[in-house]
Amino acid sequence: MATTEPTSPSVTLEEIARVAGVSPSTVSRILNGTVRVSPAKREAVEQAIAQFNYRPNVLARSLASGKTNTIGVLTQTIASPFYAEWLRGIEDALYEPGFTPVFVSSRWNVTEECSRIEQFIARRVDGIIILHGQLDESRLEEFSRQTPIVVLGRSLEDGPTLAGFPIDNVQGAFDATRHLIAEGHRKIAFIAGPTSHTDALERLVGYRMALEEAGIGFDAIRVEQGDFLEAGGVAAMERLFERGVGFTAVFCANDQTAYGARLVLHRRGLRVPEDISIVGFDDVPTSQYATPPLTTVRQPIYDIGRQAAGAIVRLIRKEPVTLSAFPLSLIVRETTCAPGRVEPIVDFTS
Amino acid sequence: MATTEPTSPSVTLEEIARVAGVSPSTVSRILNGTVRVSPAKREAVEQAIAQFNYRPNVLARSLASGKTNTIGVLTQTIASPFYAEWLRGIEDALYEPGFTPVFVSSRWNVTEECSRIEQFIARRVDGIIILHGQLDESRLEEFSRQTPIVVLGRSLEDGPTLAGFPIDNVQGAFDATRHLIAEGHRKIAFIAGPTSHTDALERLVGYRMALEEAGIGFDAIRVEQGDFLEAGGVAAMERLFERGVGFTAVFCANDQTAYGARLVLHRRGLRVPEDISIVGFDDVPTSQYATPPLTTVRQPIYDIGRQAAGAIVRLIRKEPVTLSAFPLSLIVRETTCAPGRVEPIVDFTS
DNA sequence: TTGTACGCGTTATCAT
DNA sequence: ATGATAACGCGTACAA
Repeated sequence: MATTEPTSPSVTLEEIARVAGVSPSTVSRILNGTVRVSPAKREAVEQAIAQFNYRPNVLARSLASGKTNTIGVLTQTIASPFYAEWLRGIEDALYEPGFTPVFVSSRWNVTEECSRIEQFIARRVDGIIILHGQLDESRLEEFSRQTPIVVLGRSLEDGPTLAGFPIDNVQGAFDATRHLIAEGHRKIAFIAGPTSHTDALERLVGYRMALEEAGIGFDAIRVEQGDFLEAGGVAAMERLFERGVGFTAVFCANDQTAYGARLVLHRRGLRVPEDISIVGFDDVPTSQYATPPLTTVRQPIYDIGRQAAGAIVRLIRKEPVTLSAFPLSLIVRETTCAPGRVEPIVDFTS
Repeated sequence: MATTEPTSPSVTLEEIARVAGVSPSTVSRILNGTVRVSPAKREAVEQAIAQFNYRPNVLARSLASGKTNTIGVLTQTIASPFYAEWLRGIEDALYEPGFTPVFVSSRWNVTEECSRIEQFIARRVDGIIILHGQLDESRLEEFSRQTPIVVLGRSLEDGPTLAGFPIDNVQGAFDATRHLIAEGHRKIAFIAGPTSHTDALERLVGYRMALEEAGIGFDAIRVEQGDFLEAGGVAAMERLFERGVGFTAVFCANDQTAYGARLVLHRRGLRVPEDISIVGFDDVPTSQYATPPLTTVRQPIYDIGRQAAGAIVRLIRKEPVTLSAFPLSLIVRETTCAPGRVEPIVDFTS
């Protein structure tokens, strides 16, 4: 009957074959649908499989076939609203083609990044997706000879097994700053990201470009260093105030930084946006629920993740990858408005 | 010399043995440090390994040894500030013993949860960690006969290969509500979590207990349904207002719900905490940076994750697991204070 | 200490 | 259509 046996530890394909009275090859064929088998045998095999609750050993299968159906995904950290969205997109998109992602964090450490990739290769993953990453291009190129690699957030000289998906940080930062300028702001501070991070640097460039385009001129005194985290936003904002430099708006290198900055404003009794406008970058899922909802540069993070998944699959199948640009868009919510009537801060600079 | 060869696609242990002029088993022994080998041969082998940049095939190794050094981790979703902290703790703690976690989301779907676990078993993971999960205990017990399982956030009848780590939601919710009462609040609303979720139910119980202990009495009219997400918090809060029921404080089933609720308050021109106090649950990393910083019940999420990792490792090694309780603690920050002088909302109920 | 031979659970290449 | 048989890359008793 359909009485499932007490799930024995590990039934093998061979045993199933024996029970069903066929050869192992036939069972394998039925499992993989390689060629047609007679209905009778198929019936017998399927029944045996059900009876013993048999599950093929993925390891053995991979060893024999040379494919693991596994994609190594290297992220800086898994506990970040930003990276998590990428991972979610990747996981979802990888599901249909039957690939399993293996997420690993390198914790912002280049050495670990390198060793993790070697581990991926030792695991014989079919492909690797790297989120940002700090490895130089030559090493990436080298690794990509062992297994296809897709890098998100970087522009790379693409090859048959290597593809980079850049993100237009400059444009995004430019748009954000321009929005502030259009609202009437002239003194716009900027809280930057870590200097080791390309994205951070590019966003600084965009900020600067917008300023110069408007004839305002860039002034390093209004720029402070953050770390892409809330804590860095807090510290940077404090320093901005201590410095006594005047500003009516702050553009933050990412949303988390903006949250930190916003808290300092609150502590100092400054209203957002009435007293100070604030703009973030990324549009992390929670940003629309911040109080007030954050004006920010939206990256279609989830969709970028999906595209990356699609790209690595195509790379594996040796199909050409068409890397479409990801449009960034400014989402104007409620943390920006025209500068207040009263200059809230003593201004030493004018 | 030390000229690393062009990283040939896949050098095997056998080739290394041949080059070094020893037998495959010797190479294997050196790799695993099983027994001592003569310095001369070791030298030759290590050089060959370096020269060919050889990395053992993890698959073959697992197939032969019967161990994958892999832990399947099943989460509801990877993109949640709460679950992400758990995952981070797990990953960090698993690193030292040399295990690799494989994170998979079941997307709140019981069917998928089940199939994912079967996939884990097919992959021959050495153990499984389930974050919450909705599977009934009998199925868990059944699965745990194939591979050790640790379940976070549930109380289970522990066996030699099954351990559940409950979280004292009742106590936490009780403390939170009590804090509000101690501040002088009498009309305390509650935004619940999904009814399918045990945690959510238990937090409701704690809320109710505190109310009754204080002689206030529970009134279902002040309870609204959320979904543990910001959107649910928004909707629930709106309904609370539409209902026209008076309250001076809101206890939310988790932090994300609190953020949603807080936004509605802001939209209605109500100040937090002057007009309405608000308390969350979880103490997600960002909560200390919310504006204002959220008063909430702190779960040591990251550490719980670490403990879970330790537990599964011990289960695998057939060592006894000592499941210590996780102390929840109320973190009073800045969203709670004594009720305002003026009752802000029309109250139909008094 | 070192080498040989077999097994791990499948897939794949042959014949039949 | 089906069944032997040989890989796949490594660990490990067993023997030497």
